[in-house]
Amino acid sequence: MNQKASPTLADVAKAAQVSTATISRSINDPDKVARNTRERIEKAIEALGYTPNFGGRVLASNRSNIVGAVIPTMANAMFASGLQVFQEVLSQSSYNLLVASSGYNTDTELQQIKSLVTQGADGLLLIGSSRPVDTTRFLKLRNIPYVIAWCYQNDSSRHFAGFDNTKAAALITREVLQKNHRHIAMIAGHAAQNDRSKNRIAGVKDAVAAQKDAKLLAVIETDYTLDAGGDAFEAIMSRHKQTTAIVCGNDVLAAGAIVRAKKLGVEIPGEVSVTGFDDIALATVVSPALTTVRVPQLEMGRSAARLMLELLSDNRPQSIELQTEIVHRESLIELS
Amino acid sequence: MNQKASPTLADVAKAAQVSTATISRSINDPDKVARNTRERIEKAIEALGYTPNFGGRVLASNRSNIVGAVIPTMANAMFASGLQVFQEVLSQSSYNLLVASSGYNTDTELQQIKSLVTQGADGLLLIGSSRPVDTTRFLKLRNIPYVIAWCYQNDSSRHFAGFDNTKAAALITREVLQKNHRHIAMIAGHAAQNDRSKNRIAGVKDAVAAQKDAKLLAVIETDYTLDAGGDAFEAIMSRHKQTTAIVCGNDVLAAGAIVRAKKLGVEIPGEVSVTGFDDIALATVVSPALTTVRVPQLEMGRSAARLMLELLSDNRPQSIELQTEIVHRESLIELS
DNA sequence: ACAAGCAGTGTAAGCGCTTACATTATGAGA
DNA sequence: TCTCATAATGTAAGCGCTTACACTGCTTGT
Repeated sequence: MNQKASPTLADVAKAAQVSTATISRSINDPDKVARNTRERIEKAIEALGYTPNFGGRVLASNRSNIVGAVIPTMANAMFASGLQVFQEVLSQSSYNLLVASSGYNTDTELQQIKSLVTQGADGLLLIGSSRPVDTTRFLKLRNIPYVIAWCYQNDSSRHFAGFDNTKAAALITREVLQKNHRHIAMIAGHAAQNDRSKNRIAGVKDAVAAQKDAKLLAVIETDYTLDAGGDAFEAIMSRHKQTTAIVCGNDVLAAGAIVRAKKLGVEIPGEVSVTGFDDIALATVVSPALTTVRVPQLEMGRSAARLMLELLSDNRPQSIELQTEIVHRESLIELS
Repeated sequence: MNQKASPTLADVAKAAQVSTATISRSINDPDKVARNTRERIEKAIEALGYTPNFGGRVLASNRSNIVGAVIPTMANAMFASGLQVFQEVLSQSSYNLLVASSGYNTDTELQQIKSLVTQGADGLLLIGSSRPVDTTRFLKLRNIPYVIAWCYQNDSSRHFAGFDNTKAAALITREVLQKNHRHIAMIAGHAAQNDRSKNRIAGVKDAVAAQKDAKLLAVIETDYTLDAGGDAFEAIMSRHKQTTAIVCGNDVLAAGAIVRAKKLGVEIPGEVSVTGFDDIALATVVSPALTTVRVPQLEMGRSAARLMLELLSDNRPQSIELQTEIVHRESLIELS
C-alpha cells in the first residue's frame, strides 16, 4: 500500500521543536501550554496530518473514551430512538458508542457485556434492572460504571434513568377500568428474562385486583412482534369472548392486535378496546390510533447520557426518575 | 476503590511458569502452543481472572477489532434493523460495533467518521455513495477499509452491499403508470446531501418521462418524518388537484400522507393512490396497507457484514447487489 | 535584594501487549 | 551415530502515548 507510517507524537515534537510531553498536554489540556507554543504545535499537527494513535493513548491513560450499550434490540423503535439521543449527547463530549444487543436474553447479555468491556468500554448502558448474579458479579469485579435505563428503582447503589413500569402499567389499567371495562386481558412480552415486562404485568394485575368486580381473564406472554401480537389477539378472542379490553405490553403488540382484528372483522374499539405502551410512531399510524402510555424515550436517552458522563467523571449522580403519562387516542372507549 | 490492579500477562506467565510470549500465542493462536502447556495456561488465566488489556493489545498489534458505522439515524427502522443484523454477524467474529449518526448531514458525517477512526475503528460502514471530496480524501489518506450500504454502483474500486435506488424507484413508478395513473406527484426526502433520495427521484422522473401522456406534477422534498409527509400530502392535494397517485420516497412519508389523508377526509386509495418505499413494519400497520418497494434490509446488513469481514482479512471482495421487489397491498389501485 | 510561588516546559519511566528472532528439544532419515 | 528439519518456547525490542517529577526563569511581596 506504499503507506508511509502515520506521524507520531515524536514527529510532531520534532517539527514544533518541543518535547512530546508538551504536545500531549497541548492536545489534552491546552490551558497548560503557552499560547504561542500551542499555535506552533497546532501548525505542526496540521502540517503533518497527525492524529493521536488510539492504542497508545488507551494504554497510557487507561481510558478509551468509549461507552458500551447492551440493548435488547435496535429493531424496536423504542430502543433505537433512545439510543440515538444517548449517542448524540455522548458524542458532544467526544465519547463514542459501542453497541451490542442481547435479544432479550440474559446469557447473551452477559456475553456482550464481557465483549464490550474487553473492547475497552469505560462505562456501560444497560436496559432493565434484573440480571443473573453472574452478570452482577462480573460488573462488580471489574468495577465498571454502568447506568440502567428503561426502569427505575429506589436503590442508591445503582444509577437509573427510567420510569416505574409497574406504576405506569397500573395507571393505564385504571384508565381502562374507569371506562367501565371489567373483563380484561393482557398481551405481554416474555417476562422470564425481562423485568420491564414482568413489572408491567404486575401493574396490570395490581390495578385489576384493586377493582373488586373486575377480572383479568388472561395474560399471554409472547414475542414483541406484530404477528405475535396478532396471534395473541386471536387466541384471546376465541377463548375469552367476554373480553372488552386488551391491555398490551407495548405498542408493537397492540398494533399487531389491531391489524389482526381488522383482518378478522373485529371492530376496534367498538367490540374490544386495546391499549398500548411506549408511544412510538406506530401508535399514531395504526388505525384506530392507540391510546397508550407515553414513555419519554428521548428524555431517557438524554438523562442516561448525562448520568453516564457524571459517572465517568467520578461523580456519584442521583438516579433520574422520569414520568409517564397516558395519551388518549381512539383505541379505548368508554363502556356505558 | 481498593481495587487491586488487574492481572497482566506477566502475572499469568509467572503463575503458569512460561514466558509472556507463549501466553500471548496461546490466546491468539492456540495451535502454536503444545496442548498441555495450553492447559496449564488456561488454568492460570482462569485462576487469576485475567483478561487481556485492550490498550496494550491495540498498541502492539495495531488493530482494535472494532468496526464503525455512520448511519443517518437509528430512529428510522430501516437503518436500525439493518444495523442490528450487521452487528450480530460481526459479533460472531468477535468484532464490536461503534455507532455514530450523521443526521443526513455530510459535514456531521465526516466529523463522525473522523471520530470513529480516532477511536480506533479498523473499518467503516457508510450509507450511500456520494460524499464531499474532503471525506473521500480522508478515507483514502487513512487507508480505512469501508463498505457502502443502501446503494449499489458498478465501481470496482469500492465495496457495495445494496441495491439500485434509481431502478427500484422506476420500477414502482412503472407499476403506478401501468395502473393507468397519469397525474403523479412525489414526496421525497431532501436530496441535496442524500444520493438515495436523489436517485429515487431520478427513477420516478425517468419512468414518468418514458410514458408520453403522463405528468409528474410535483416533487416535494422534505424531512423523513410522518408530519412532513402529511404536510407534503396536504400541499399536493391543494395545489395539484388532478393528482391520482403519490409516489413516496419512503414508507414513513407515505404513512404520514395516509394518516393525514384520513384527517382531511381524503380517501386512500379511492381518491388518491399512495406508494411507499422500504417496506418497514409501518407499511403493514397503516391502513390502507402500503403498496411499496421491499428493500431487503436484513440481507443488506448481513451482506455488508460479510464484505466488512472480508475486507478486514485483506481480501478484496466483490460488491453485492441486492434485488428489490414490489409488495402489492392496498394503497395503490388501478384506474379504469 | 531575596525568597517564594508559579507558569511553562522537558526528562524519562512506564502502560501491557505482540512478534521477529534466537534458542532448545525432538525425532526422522541416512 | 550424526545431521537436520520441525515444533515449542523464550528473549527482548518496541508500539505511541501520558504523566510524575524536575527544572528554569519570571513575577510578586517584603
